[in-house]
Amino acid sequence: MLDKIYTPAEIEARLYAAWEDSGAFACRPDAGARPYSIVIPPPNVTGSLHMGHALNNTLQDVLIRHRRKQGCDALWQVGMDHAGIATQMVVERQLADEGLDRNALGRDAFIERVWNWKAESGGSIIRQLRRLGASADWARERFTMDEGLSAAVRKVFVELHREGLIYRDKRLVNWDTHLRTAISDLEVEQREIDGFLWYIDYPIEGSKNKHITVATTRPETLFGDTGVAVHPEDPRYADLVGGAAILPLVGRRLAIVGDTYSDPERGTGAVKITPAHDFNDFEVGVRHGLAAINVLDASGRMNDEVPEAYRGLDRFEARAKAVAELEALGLLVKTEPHRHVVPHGDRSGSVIEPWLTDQWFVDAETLAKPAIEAVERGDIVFVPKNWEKTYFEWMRNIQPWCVSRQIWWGHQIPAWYGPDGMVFVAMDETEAADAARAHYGETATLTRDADVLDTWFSSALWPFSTLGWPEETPELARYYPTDVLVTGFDIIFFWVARMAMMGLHFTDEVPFRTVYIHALVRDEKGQKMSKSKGNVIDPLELIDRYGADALRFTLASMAAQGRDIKLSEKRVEGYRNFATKLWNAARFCEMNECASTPSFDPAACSQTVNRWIVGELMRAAEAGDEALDAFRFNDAANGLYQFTWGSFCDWYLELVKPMLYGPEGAERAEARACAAWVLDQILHLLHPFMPFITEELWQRLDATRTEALMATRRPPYAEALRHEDAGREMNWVLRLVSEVRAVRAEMNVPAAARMPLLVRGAGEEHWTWLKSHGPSIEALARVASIARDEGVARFGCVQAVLDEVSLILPLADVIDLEAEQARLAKEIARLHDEIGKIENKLANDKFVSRAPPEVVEEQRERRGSAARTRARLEEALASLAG
RNA sequence: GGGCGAUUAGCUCAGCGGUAGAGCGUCUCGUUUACACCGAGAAUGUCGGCGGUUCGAUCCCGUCAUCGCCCACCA
Repeated sequence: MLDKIYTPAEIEARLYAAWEDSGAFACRPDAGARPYSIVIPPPNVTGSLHMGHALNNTLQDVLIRHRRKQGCDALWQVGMDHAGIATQMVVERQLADEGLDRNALGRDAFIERVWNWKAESGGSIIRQLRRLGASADWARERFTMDEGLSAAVRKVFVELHREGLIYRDKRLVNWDTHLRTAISDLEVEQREIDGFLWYIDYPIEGSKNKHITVATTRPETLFGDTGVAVHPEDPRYADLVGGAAILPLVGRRLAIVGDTYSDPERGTGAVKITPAHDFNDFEVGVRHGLAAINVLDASGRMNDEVPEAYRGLDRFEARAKAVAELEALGLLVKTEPHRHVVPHGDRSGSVIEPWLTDQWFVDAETLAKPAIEAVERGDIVFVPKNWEKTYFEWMRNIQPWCVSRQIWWGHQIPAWYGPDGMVFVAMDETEAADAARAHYGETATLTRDADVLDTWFSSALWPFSTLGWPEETPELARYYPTDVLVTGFDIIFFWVARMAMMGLHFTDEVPFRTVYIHALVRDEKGQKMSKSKGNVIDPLELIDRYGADALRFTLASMAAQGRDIKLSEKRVEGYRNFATKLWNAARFCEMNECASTPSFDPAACSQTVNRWIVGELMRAAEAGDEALDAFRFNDAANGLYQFTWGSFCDWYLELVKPMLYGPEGAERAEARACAAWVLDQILHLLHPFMPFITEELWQRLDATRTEALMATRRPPYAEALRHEDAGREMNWVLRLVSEVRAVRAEMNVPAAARMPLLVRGAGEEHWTWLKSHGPSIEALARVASIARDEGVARFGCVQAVLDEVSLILPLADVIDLEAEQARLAKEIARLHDEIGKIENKLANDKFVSRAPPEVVEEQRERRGSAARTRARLEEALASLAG
């Protein structure tokens, strides 16, 4: 016997372990079933489960379990990302606590330390995903720094280099002075900062007191100035173009050039040009042949290119000093408060410097072309489709991708330098040495490039590297391209676009056919949840409190929301209640011997109520499947919720109670079997959303079952289960019960009061229905009996109306006749208005001639129905008036 | 500056050319042998404003307003 309350904590761990032990999560390449595959967006090895993961993985698990139960050979490829910078930061912080740093440790020891950290405390998220019920194929778990995946990375690097799509170049990159590494454009976030705009006079060469005033937010970079630009058509400076200014504090000669980059409206219209420290200035410098002088070191301190007094100063100290000195010299014209955007590193949060270094770049523009075409052709489809626009915008304006990072944790770049700087890119050291010997004619001393690759470089290969590429494995042949990628819009550029590029380039196929983009889970104020903001809701706490199923159902039912999901705990509580409801429906079935289904043919059952619920179930199942096919998780979840709670619990179980409690016989037997069968189907249908409770009930309700629900294929539903006739009949009966209940409640008829239900105006069909559902109607509408009433008007009755039928409850001594009159009058007035509106519409020639005939017909039917109801109500009102 | 999205019941949000929906909350009634984490019923909306298209607009188009996000931008 089931308990009254479902207690998830006791059950979830046991079931999960049993599933995992039984091998139910594993793909079955030999099963002869259609393959269906999803690769997980690999969580960072440093990560712990947050609400975004919970949503992302719930949706994937719903799809995987759904397909598995449909009979597919489902592979959910799981694994983790080494998360270069993030992980290195974690371990460096630990070292700092011990008073160490990575340089003291040395590279090899440091990397070993990171591996140890990973073994001990990394990847807690993988355990937490199990708490959520994720049915991933854990035996196939991969890590981006696995041997196989690392080989894939090297292979891709070598090939792209051979094709000229990876190259080394000296150019300005985004430099993080805190982490002392280059980062990509995407890892830079622009923040609005209150700063200052300083106006500085640069004396004009060969003139005693003439000067040109430039405005800058970064006075400390003036040491790197090599020019001043003005707009070629700016009359204020026309006579200066071609001349030169003298750089204050330094005395260097600066060419004054005319360049349209200069905007006469901004600042003074004259802009100092610092090619080594500004992306725009770099371009101007190239156009006018200006030198690029780097004045900063890797930590953002002034280097030896600046006057001695400034050397070694932090850039911000240097800024203050320069301003003070300029002011003392009388060259600082004015200082304005100035709000402007300043680039910051997304990891370190420090101000990013454009810095001139040698880095490795991927020719993203070339790789992007096929990836753009794949989406244009529909080989990759975004759901929702509007994200394609975002994808196109970025891909069509894509910049070279800086992939080298000056950190230690990651894939070391497979490039070796000869004594003369010649570079040999190879799969390994031996291969590089061979190439060097061939080049130099003798064995050469090679030095490996110290840098590692951007973490996203290996993530870009994830859909095929995890399946064994570059080996031609059976898994790669069977599960690639994957069916769908489920992810958030925040990594469309970082990850989705790059997988599309790499996948197409190296496999000639798209890595996934569909990209389902879901919302981000935010806090109640709509802020992105983050540790630093301290607004994180821990999914594990919700699982502890309400169960994994309740959390999963909540997330699935909210998946339709636009770009934000504001998670409310009340909602989780509501779906916990749903789990309890399901549990108790099963408990009821168990108590009434509806638990197992020895023999029930849903196509051939005879009782209308049974045929009706079978048809309803089938429609719910179809709607659910369609919704999931279209990734409308919310519709699927809500539809099943409505069917389970509304149709099955509130109506069906109540309708069959008289039969279940009644005498032994064919009727009771069929009701038992049908209830059991429908409950069984509900467990199948809800399982992808609520795997734990459904599995537990499935196994508890029928001890003879040997296979787990998750591994049991859901039966297909034949057309013969539709039972449309039963639907028509039951809908009428249900409406009738509702009418009686409503009028009783409105008239404050005591729940315990039983009276005959007199029915007037029912045709033969309706009367047949009334007779055959008599006991159910009596129980649900709480009436003593049902009788025909075609006699004279009765006084003092409460009446409900169902189209042309009057439902009469003789209650003169119980109810307030005036209130009943008022109720009827109000209802009549409402119908009167409605009929008026419809008649206006029908009187409109244009409507009748231009609207589709079925719409016109529908309006006529509505008018007829409303008129019949109104006539009945008027009759009732008249009878009250006596 | 470019782009995207939102504005619907008290709250959180679905819907999207033809009777406005859900959950929560509110109110009324109810210890009916599955469930009070429940049951029955009720109330609440000029679907942001203004134009347009249409026989018909919450839905399509234009425009404005407010809010939010992404991209670009250290004069």
